[in-house]
Formats: sequence, structure tokens, C-alpha cells
Amino acid sequence: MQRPFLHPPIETIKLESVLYALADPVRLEIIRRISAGGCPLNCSAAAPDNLPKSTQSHHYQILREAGLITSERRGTEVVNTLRCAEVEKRFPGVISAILSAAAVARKPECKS
Amino acid sequence: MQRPFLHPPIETIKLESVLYALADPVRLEIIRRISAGGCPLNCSAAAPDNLPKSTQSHHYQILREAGLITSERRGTEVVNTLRCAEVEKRFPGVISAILSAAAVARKPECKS
DNA sequence: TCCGTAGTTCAATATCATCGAACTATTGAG
DNA sequence: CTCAATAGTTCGATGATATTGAACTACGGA
Repeated sequence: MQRPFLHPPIETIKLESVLYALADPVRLEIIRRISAGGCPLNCSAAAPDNLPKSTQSHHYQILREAGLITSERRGTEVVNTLRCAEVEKRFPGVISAILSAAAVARKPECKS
Repeated sequence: MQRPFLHPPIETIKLESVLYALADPVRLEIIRRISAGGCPLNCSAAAPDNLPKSTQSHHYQILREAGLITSERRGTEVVNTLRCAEVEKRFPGVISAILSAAAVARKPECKS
């Protein structure tokens, strides 16, 4: 067993950390993909292709520590889930507005 | 005359840059203060006390380049104004949600 | 003209991000 | 059980960015 992932209690997460996590194009894209798919995604699926795995790991760690995702080991892979509802309750409107803006910024339409 | 400040056209500003600018505690506080006051503020007034001026300058530059404020020289001081309306039009809900969250995060109630 | 105020620029150091290489854990095949 | 493949993690080095003191610029007032 590897050392388990740590997920901060929702009431301890900081707005600055959430914004910081989402300020990176790669991380914003990860969150956007998980959100668009509507279901948990493993690390490789959510991250852009051709991105080194060590860099991916780093980004997932930051998203986790910011309180935006939970990560769970499922056999050989790690499944990541948005903590949307919790975050939305703590910082109302923040995530939803950012996700809408990110969706528009990408394409006129996306089957999402 | 010093070299004038550059303000990006609103349609060119990037969501990531906006989030990045607001992800820093100092910059978030600056924006919060200008917003709370409801009127333009000079650099020293909006930034936390005891922060070196060179650091302040740096933060204002980032806020400007992100498209969040306009800066204008008025005699010896620089007056900073939020571009809230424009930003809100470009990324609906983003700034307002973040400002609300920041206000709550600071104090139970703030006259804002 | 000289001084004080407000802010900028520069250069040095400290902090953080990226990525290849080596490693760990788990699953499935033989 | 052993071997190999898959999915991620950890480590170390390098490059980028933040912070800050010191020197500088610009303006307004005595």
C-alpha cells in the first residue's frame, strides 16, 4: 500500500489556493474535463496528452491540496472526482462561474 | 513624463491570468479594498501596510496586465480603478463570486 | 531651487515549476 | 509464483518567477 492521499476538510480550504490551483492552464483543463465528463477520471485521461507523468502528478497534488478533487486508488490507477458541491457551498458561485467561463473560452460549443 | 501604463483590451484578457492575479493574498486584498471602498485608490492606500513599494509595484503590474485594474497617474500618485464591469461582461459571475467569497472569508460582515 | 512624497527599475537571492530517470504498487498472463 | 506491463510517485537538477533593498524618476509645494 502506498501512502494514502490527503484531502483537506472543506472548511479549511482557502480561496487563494483554489484560485491558484485553477490559474494554471493544465489544471484548469483537468478540472474542465472531469466536470464535462460528469464522472470520475483517472489521471492520464484528465490531463493533456504528452504531458510528462511527473508533471501530472504535481498538478494533481496541487488540485487535491486546494480541495478541488478527491483522489482514490483503484487498482493500478487513480480516480479523481470533483468536490464541486462542497466547494460550491463554501465559495458559492466561484467554481461554477469559472467553469462556465472556461467552457466559453475554449469553444463556441462543446458537447460537455 | 514616465512611460504610460498599458491596459490590455478586455477581449484579450485570459481567464487564467485573471485567476492567477487573484490567487495571491496581497493582490486579492488590493482588489477587495478597491471594491469595498467603491472608488479608485492610490497604490499605497490599497496595498497592505509594511509591504515594500517595489513589491507593491510588481503586484499592480500583474493586476493591470491581467486586465483587472486601470492605473492612471495623478500628479505624484497613481490611482487604480477596478475594471469590474468589463471583466464581469467577459467572464460573467467570476469576479463577483470571488469578491463575495473574499468578503465572507475575511469577516462575518463587512459594510462593503 | 530644494525637499518630500509616490512610485518605478534594477540586481540579487529565494522560492517554485518542469521534466527525465529511477522507483513502487497492482494487475494479468503464462 | 514469476514475469512483464501499466499507472503513478519520488527525486534531483535546471529553469522560471517572486521578493526585496537600493538607486532612481517625476511631480508638487515651500
